[in-house]
Amino acid sequence: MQLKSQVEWALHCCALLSALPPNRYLSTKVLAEFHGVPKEYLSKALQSLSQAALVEGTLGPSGGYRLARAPENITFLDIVEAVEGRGPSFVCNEIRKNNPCRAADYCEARACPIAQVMGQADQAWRSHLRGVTLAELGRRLQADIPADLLERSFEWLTSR
Amino acid sequence: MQLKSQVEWALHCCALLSALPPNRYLSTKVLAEFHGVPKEYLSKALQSLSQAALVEGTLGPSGGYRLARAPENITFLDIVEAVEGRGPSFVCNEIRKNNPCRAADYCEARACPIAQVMGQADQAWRSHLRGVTLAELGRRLQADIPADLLERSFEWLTSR
DNA sequence: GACCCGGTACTCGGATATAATATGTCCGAGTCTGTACGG
DNA sequence: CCGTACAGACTCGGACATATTATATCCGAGTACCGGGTC
Repeated sequence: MQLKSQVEWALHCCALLSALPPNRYLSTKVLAEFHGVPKEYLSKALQSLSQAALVEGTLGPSGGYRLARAPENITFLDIVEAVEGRGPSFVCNEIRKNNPCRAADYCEARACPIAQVMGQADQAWRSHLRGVTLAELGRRLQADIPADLLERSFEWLTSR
Repeated sequence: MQLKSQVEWALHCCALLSALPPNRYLSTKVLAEFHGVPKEYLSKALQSLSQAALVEGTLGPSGGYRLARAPENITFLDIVEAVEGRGPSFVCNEIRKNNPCRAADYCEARACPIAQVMGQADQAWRSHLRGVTLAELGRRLQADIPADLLERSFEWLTSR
């Protein structure tokens, strides 16, 4: 079990978009070159974000993507679920129903205890992701990256 | 991202094995028929458990598997990691190193903040799984399943 | 000089191939059990 | 009657196909910019 690399790309792209001046777009091409990933494939991740209404795209020259909401209102979970899907990591196939001793018309009152535990673990994972917004990520990045590198990077990004 | 169905099977099989009398084995064949899953493929999951030293197998007639440790000392995490692998769900490919503005010899002091958040979420997931043992699962199952069905099931299992 | 219009180049979006992984199947090496035989 | 040797059947363990998913790529529809032409 492993998250797609698109998730990583989407998170990095959103981090950049969240620090962008208003009414400014970044194109797939620029984002792909900046991160050193295939442009065509990265576009699929951005499409997923677009369909989830996390970013919005514009056509034509100087077009691209920008955030559709304020960075305070976008969480890691939003991005991960947009790219990876909203389904739970553990799906219960109800194999307990195949128990040959069970009556055919027996109806389970509660969810399978195993599925319950796995589901709670899944919720713990999601809760953590829901607790970190893009705004918070921006603060951490600013504390982590040297100011001059940050400045040069945005210079590089916005000059194309 | 989705856990393999083998994880579910392994958990159900371990639940049964944990309620077994000492020095009693259950064969792949019986476990597969009980759960209604392909015998040959289930055996792969049990092999993983065996390699992780969670269960131990015996050959010949009346052979099969039994737990290698007490149910109190086996957690959900042990089983999930044995089948699914110990690797984290999010792998950081360090795409920040591809930043064209970065000096080539620049050395990152800390882990990428994005990877940190994802890693902490992963740890939250693992912590929850580590907190539930097979013994605890056994108690919940006993509370969830009617006593007569439980008894008939073990009758069915041990009579083969 | 200001406005309008059309061409062009650039954008996103979805449809299409390839690689990796999960799923499912098969067969061989080894061992326990049950039986037949001999003492 | 008891111990022993043996044949058989059953077990696990790993090697081999197939289906599904992730990865990577391509091409078409649509739109904003830019230049020229007109009023």
